Amino acid sequence: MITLTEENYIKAIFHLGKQGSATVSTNALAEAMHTKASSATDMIKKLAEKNYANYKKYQGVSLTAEGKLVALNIIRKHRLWEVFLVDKLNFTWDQVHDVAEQLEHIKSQKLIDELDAFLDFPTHDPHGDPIPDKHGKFEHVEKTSLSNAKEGGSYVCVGVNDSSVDFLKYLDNNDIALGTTIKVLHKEPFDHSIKIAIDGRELMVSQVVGKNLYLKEN
Amino acid sequence: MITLTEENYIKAIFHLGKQGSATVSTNALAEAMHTKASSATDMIKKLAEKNYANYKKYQGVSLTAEGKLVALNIIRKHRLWEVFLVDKLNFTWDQVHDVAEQLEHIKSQKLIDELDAFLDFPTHDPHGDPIPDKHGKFEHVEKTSLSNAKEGGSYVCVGVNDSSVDFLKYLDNNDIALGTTIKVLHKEPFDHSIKIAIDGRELMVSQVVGKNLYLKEN
DNA sequence: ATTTTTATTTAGATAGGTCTAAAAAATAAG
DNA sequence: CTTATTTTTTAGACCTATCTAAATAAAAAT
Repeated sequence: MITLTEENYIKAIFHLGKQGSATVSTNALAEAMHTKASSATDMIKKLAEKNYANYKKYQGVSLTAEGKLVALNIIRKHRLWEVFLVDKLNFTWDQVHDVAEQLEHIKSQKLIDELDAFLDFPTHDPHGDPIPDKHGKFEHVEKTSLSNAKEGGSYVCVGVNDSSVDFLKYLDNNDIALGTTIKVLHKEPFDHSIKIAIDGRELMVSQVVGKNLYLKEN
Repeated sequence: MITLTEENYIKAIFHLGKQGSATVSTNALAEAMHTKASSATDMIKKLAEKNYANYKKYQGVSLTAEGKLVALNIIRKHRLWEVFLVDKLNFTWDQVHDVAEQLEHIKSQKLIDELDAFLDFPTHDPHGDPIPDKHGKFEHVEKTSLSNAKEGGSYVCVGVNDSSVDFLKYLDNNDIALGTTIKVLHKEPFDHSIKIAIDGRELMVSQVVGKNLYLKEN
């Protein structure tokens, strides 16, 4: 039996190390879990014990194939529930995260299969992140952050890095949503702020925004 | 903060004592929770401490007004999720219980309000049990068990006492569902079995079935 | 009214997840 | 290449929810 806490640690390792393959430091994991390094160490040992994680003392942690499957399954559930909340229950994209964090731990294969069908097999969640299929496979989008986008280029918004309420509200307030076309007018070398155009309207955004907004070429 | 386990104990007290008002014995509670009397005692103390339960040593336990509200809220969520599972996700009435037991603990007022609206404000769950409203109020149906029904009387099935998979499958196999009209042809004094008629078809049912099937007069 | 039985409570132990404080290893600095 | 700093691990403790075994109270029986 896998506990709720174990699932959350596995998910955190998956997100910190790219797809769980890269090795994650104890401190980084502890910080992500809002806990202390000693607690993280204990849990890492347990996950290694149960064969969800690879671990050598002082060497950080990564996920085993089995651990990755667990992570992908949780992510699949999380993102499907997010789609449900937004499409069917009138949640906005900044309201879904906390609830989905709870719903993702519900255990029932039939539930998630039926939910998937009920939502018409969505491929992306409300933040533009891809939804893994039953086998943990999902399309990888060739996305770049706005900060890495080319001056003069034309892009489409495909996702966000930061899903915090504050950031998502900021985007809403500035009419930036998934699918919005964004032109990169000027990248300021001094403070790394960026001037962009949305539907012809010009907007100045900070480096922080640039790093948290994902685009694909248009 | 109320824990998952506390919620489950409160729910059990509510169901064992009629609406939580009647006093429930430690042993009965322990049995319902599939645990031992000593564990039940510990939890009862904690619930009393937190003002969810009334408790005097050796005198059993009942719910306070606050405890009852908690119970009704959980029941409301449980039953709304059951409706969702059956109406939207193709679950049958014998498949919903375990999943609803998990879903009932999700914390989000908006979620439950929106779900209620999405389901078009249902008043009863798939087993015929009434769904409390936001304030814990719900219609009380004047129901009797088949065992207590009058010989020669005509009734409508309005609910079940036992929601186990076995019993619900038995009902399905014999074409008994919510709303099915049932005539009581003969009550056998010897073994308390009952001969009934469903759509003109005759059926012999045992005392156990009689006690677990709820009817209202027609 | 005493004894026996049953129900309930207490005491002490265990497991999961957390913490603080201290020890050990790895890394950085001089 | 030592010393200082940071990171990680260990040791010991706490809290929740559980258990077993023993003690106590209540109920039933003689």
